[in-house]
Amino acid sequence: MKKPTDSELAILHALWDHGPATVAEVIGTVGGKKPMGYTTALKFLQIMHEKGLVKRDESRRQHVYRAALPPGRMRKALVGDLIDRAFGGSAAQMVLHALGARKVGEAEIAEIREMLDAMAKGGEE
Amino acid sequence: MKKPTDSELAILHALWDHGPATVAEVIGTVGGKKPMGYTTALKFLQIMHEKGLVKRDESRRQHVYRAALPPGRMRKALVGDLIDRAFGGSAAQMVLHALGARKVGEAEIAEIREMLDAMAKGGEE
DNA sequence: GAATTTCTACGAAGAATTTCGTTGTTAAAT
DNA sequence: ATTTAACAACGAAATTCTTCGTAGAAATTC
Repeated sequence: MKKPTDSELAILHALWDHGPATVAEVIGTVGGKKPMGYTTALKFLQIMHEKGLVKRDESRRQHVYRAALPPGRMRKALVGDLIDRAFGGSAAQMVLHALGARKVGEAEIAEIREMLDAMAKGGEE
Repeated sequence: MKKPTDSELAILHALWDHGPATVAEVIGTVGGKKPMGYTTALKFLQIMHEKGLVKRDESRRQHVYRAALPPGRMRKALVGDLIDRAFGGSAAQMVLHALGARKVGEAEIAEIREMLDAMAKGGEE
């Protein structure tokens, strides 16, 4: 699975948030300072379709695009990639840096603790 | 601060691991299937020097390169970037995915717990 | 049904990335 | 001192990424 470029990831994000979408809907959903031009967005979606990053429904004239992978799988792949490229393969190092890089609420801290508990239990054998 | 490309990050990794290094030393340290050609590595280092990603000592004929940023700062920037681009700004979501993406040892789990404890204490006010 | 609008497809231009050959210069070896 | 080896600098080719203009087809409007 080829890694999406930054622009492609922005579009995937829009598709995850919005669900299956036409070109115009993608443009409306995707963030960014300048709104993305129509043909630019279309071209990205065509390229991503070639790469297998999105699928599309051509039954209507307005093609409807959707992400080929659910966000969880793509995100895990992206995190794993960065762990290998920037953290020498250590997920723990990445986690420590992530916790320092952005604020995390109490509820989320609790959620992470639960995950750690589950891992500690399941990981022994 | 401009984000390094994948190749540039590989070279930064080599510099962090090895410390200040000549072109030949970088080639010897950097991973990858094919060993990187000499002029290729040199060109990368020159470009990275222009971008400010590395500094170099030209007092000797063999220029000695070193990473401009310590690994911690660059890594935090890269993690923050991915949090924004792929996780809608949620560090907690990235952490949960990171823990699922690679194995984490018990000692490291304990280390993460300590970090969470410290954050929970310091974060209340 | 002709004109206008709304799409997709195609192509191309500019920028960035990656790789390597060549050139010229400095240092080392004979 | 002349030759050889090591090195930085430069340029260029191949590739990918990003953006947009134009053309043609399908639908809608008048």
